[in-house]
Amino acid sequence: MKIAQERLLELGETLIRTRGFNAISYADLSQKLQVKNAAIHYHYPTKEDLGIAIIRFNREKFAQFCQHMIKREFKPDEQIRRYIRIYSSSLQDEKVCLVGSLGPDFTTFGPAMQNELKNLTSEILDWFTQVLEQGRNEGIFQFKVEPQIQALLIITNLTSALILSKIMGPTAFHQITDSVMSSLLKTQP
Amino acid sequence: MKIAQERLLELGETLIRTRGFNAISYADLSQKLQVKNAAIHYHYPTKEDLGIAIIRFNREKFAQFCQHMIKREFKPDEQIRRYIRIYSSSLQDEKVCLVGSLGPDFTTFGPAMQNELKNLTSEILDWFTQVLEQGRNEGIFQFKVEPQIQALLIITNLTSALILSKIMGPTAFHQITDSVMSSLLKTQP
DNA sequence: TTGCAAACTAACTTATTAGTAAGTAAGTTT
DNA sequence: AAACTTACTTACTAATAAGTTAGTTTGCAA
Repeated sequence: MKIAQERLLELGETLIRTRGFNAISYADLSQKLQVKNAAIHYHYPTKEDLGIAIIRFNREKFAQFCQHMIKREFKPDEQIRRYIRIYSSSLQDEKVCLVGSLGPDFTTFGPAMQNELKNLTSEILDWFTQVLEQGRNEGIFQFKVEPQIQALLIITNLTSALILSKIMGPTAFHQITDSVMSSLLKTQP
Repeated sequence: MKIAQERLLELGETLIRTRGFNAISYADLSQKLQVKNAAIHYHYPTKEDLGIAIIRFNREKFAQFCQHMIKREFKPDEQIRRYIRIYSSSLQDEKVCLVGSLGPDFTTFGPAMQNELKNLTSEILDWFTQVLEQGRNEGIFQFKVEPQIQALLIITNLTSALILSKIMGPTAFHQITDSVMSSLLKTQP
């Protein structure tokens, strides 16, 4: 039986996002995939190799999301709403985002994996910055700081909203996202 | 040689905040304290016992901070500034806050440790909410949502600012805190 | 000074970890 | 059909993890 690469990477991502990179093992993965641990080592010799592949997998999914937003020509507010929906869909299974899960353990990773995580993070920030800027130019969004700063503020809200929700329950998440969206859109009196 | 409890808990907190709970071991702690691992097991039989003690230690330090704020009768804006200073002092050694470090691994903890983390989190949120409310009543702060929501927004900014800074460098942190403070204080045109 | 408990050390156990080496079955190429 | 490759399994290793047990030191009170 060939391992379905996508199933492996998706499972790995899920485990990382629910329990953390340093709390998962080859045994966890191989058991759930009904293969031996050596089968995973065959594809990803070291745990770092696996970590890198999972981050890259996530980057590709994000790139696809961005492409989809362009193809469908969604307006900035709809793009943000759909991005937030990705986060809220993780609430149920108590997943945090990959950046929120791997960030605190950053110093335990090797340079290659650190770099992969840096790339993911800056891609998200760049995309968010660009959507905010476009939205303000189109008169849909309002905010007083530079788009790059506003992107930082909202991304940190979202990342931590998932973390906080693991501890305190999902109410916090919705309170945060609702007020983020409405303050972005609200028209000045 | 008696283990200095405070040194042990402080070291444990530092290790958790730099590498994560699931990436530290009794060996890490005992080596740095120049004792055998059994000496730590004597005080904290299980790793969960140790984790609980470290969170409680952090709660006590936070309670002392709050008491200090009351005694010195600092104004709300000065209280927030001093609270943010606690965070920025962690930037150098690439520490995140305890909530940001333990939150993503929440599901790997037992109920007692989960509960201790819940208590720490709600104490921080409650204090922040109260300071924001007081500051707005005194005409020092401005914000449009309820104080409890505004507390969520700022706490998530701070928590994630440290996580992001581990990945992308400390610039992000200062951009976030500067704009948080100025938007809290800025007077409406 | 003796007695005793608190706070260790020495020396383990058991389980789990990432990682490896040798072998094999099923395709694929030549 | 022989040679080779891919994708595994079987069976292991060495290291490290948390945790234990039995004995030893230390500080202090009676």
